[in-house]
Amino acid sequence: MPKNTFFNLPEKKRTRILNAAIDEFSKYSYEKASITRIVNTANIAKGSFYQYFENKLDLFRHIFMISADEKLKYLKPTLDKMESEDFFTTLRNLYVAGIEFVKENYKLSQIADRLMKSNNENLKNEIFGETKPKSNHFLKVLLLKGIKRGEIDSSIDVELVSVMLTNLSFTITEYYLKTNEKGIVTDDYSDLMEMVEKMIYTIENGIKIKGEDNNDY
Amino acid sequence: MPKNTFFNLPEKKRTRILNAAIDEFSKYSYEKASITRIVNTANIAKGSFYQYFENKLDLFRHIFMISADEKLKYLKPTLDKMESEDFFTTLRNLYVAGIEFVKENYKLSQIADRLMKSNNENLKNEIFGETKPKSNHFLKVLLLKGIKRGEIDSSIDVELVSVMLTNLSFTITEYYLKTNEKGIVTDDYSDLMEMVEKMIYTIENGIKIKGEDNNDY
Amino acid sequence: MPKNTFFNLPEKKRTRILNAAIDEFSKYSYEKASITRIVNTANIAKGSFYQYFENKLDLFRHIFMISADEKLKYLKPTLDKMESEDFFTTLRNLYVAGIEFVKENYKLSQIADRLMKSNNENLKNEIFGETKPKSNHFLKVLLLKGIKRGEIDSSIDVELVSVMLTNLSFTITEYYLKTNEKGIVTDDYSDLMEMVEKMIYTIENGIKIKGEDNNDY
Amino acid sequence: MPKNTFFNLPEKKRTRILNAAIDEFSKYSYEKASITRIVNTANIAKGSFYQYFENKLDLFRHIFMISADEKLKYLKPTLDKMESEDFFTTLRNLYVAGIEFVKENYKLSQIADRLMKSNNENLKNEIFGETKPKSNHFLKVLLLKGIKRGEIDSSIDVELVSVMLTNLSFTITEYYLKTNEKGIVTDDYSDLMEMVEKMIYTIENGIKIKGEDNNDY
DNA sequence: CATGAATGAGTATTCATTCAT
DNA sequence: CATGAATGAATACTCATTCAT
Repeated sequence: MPKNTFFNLPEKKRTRILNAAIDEFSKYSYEKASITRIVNTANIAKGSFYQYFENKLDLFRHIFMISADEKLKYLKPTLDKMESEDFFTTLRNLYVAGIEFVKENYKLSQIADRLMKSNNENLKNEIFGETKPKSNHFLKVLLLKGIKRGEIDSSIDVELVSVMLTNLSFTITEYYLKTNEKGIVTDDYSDLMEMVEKMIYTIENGIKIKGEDNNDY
Repeated sequence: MPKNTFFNLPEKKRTRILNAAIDEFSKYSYEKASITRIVNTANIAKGSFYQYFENKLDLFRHIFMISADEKLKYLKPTLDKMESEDFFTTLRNLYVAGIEFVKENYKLSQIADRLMKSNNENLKNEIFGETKPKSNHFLKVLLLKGIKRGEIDSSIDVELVSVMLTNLSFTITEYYLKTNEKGIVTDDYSDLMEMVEKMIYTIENGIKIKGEDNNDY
Repeated sequence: MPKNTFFNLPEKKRTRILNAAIDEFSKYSYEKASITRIVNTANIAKGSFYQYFENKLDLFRHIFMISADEKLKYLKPTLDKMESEDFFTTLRNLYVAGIEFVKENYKLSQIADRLMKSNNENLKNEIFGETKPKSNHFLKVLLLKGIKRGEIDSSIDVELVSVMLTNLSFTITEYYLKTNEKGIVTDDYSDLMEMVEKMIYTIENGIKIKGEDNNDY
Repeated sequence: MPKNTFFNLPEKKRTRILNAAIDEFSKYSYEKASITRIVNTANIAKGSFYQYFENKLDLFRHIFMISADEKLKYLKPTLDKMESEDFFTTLRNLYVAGIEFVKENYKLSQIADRLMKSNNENLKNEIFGETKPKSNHFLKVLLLKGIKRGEIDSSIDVELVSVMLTNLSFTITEYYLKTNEKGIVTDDYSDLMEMVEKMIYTIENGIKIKGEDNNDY
């Protein structure tokens, strides 16, 4: 946690520091990110930095939290309507919201993404702590609810499928970014919707051809 | 390519060096991996290292090749039988072989994994060259063949699904490792098989409940 | 250019660093000069050095400038009186001033000398930039002026003679140092003056015996 | 001195080694020259090198001697005719021969040149030993003889002028190379002769305008 | 609360020389 | 006489963190 000194700072300065840090951590991995570069960009003294934050990790944790909070804002509407909508609608909305978050907060999204992919297990444990498991847990609850409602095949392995769905969320986001690499934020969401639709369809129905005579296993 | 001096070394010493390097690159990213640590572990002189290898990259490339070669040994049988087996059998075998490789060569697998996730694009291009794109391409070909044979639903987005299947391969491997974290290599493959079975089932059939009255979209 | 941190240093420390660097660069070529030796002599931390200077070249450039500035101080009076004095007086004064500079700033003079003789063309271009060509050009202008005034034989090859005069400047300096090798700075300039006088005389009149019957070419 | 093992080598191999060394020392200063590069170029084992030569210095000394011997071959005819020709003819021929040596043995000449310019005084003393002073001594003898014969102004400082003449030899060689930088060896020596002529003329007559009313000093 | 100098262990790479076979 | 592996000190440069003012 940043020290009190940081929160006592005039907002302008605080923002300058945060932006510098977001910039740095979105460009470089935790290890490669440089405090020196951050203080230069933010135009503060080296010493000041260590009066605001315990150390590099302290700053990173804070930045990561900001990213998580921002993402939650995108997911919130979907989560709120969760009870009144069927599983696949919720899943579809979550995927769309996830992509929208990345589209509109590219740098912030990169930070979490980079950490997800990192092999620095110590760091991941340090940062995620409780967060990660919960993300899975939430999908498990959603799946169980879907089964109860008769929307989901009850024979699936809930644990495994929840992990699959989580990772497929990353997959579709990456895929979307790669196919729309220009990085231009358009208001035309038709292709985004179509892509999500296709993925959800696959998750719903699988990829095996359906026919009355196709009974295997 | 390592210099001749390296291949002329007594096998014991060569192995000591390779193990030290594999250890290092499985623990640290390319950038963070330390030649000093490697030569200390391998108990050779700093100067000797540079008699064996051009530089750090030369060593890494060599280690990566070893990893790739080793993995291929696991996939080979499946690839050879590809023509005579249906899509899902091939996919199942590929997933199983992938997990087995990781189980039995954890450190080696970590090296490739780490590189895959790395954001050092220069390094990735240096190492992969042609390899990377082909991996996706291979699954696309497999899918198209499955469609032709009437095994796969022809309405799927082949591009998207191939990406999904690739990433699900990583997902299941990670998942397996996490649920069997003790790292003990057992000869009992029943749980592994079961897990793969479940994932393949989900991919085949989707997770939506099947009933004659289930009209969607 | 050294960083601000360097100029903000207490003068004593700054001088200590400069002296250490001057010592090093007067003893060793740019390539062989060692930052480690410099920081040890100056008694500062390795890291501190890089807070003061961008890199080795940055330091060298600074040291070289100091040397050039110092030399200019010696030449200035002569250059200022150039218009009102005849060619040979100016030349004589330039040679004398050159020797005096070397006598009283041996180490500094060595640094420029060493660079002049260096075969590291990249470095020379980096450092000299515009300076070098001008040195020759200046003597050419001086010669042409001398010809116009009727002081210099108009049949000479101005280009060639200017190169000769430049190199003879180095020659006499070296010669003076070698004949007074004890390195003792005396206030008795009589021998210095005499030596310069002799050289100028030779340049003026040549070494052929003068007689009405000695017409060749 | 190279060890006997070196002189016992088959000529072909010995030449290969010498050429590799000449190449290296003509491209790099003594310090920067690399034994590793030499043995690679010569295609011999690292260890073999140290069976032929004591160390780097031993090799350099040998190469330097070869260069000196080769140069002497060019000067020999002039030296032989010394007695029967007047001072300026001898000087002219020496200068011309010096340039010709450089033109036709560029690499060898570079080696001596590089050493001359070097500030590594230890090395210079090591190598020159007796050689250097003699070169000056020879010119002094020549000058004295010229004075006796009535060719040279007896009022000159013989010591100083001999140093001047030595250095002017380097000056004109450099100047010639710079104005004919293409490095193409032509058989047309007219420009070379003209340049030497001009310099000798300057040395003979000086650069002061000659007139009956020009009384100085 | 601001400042910025000080620190020193860390990085990859080079090189002449030695030595055992 | 040939070989080539072994050596280790040396190089310039980086970086997170501390500390005194």
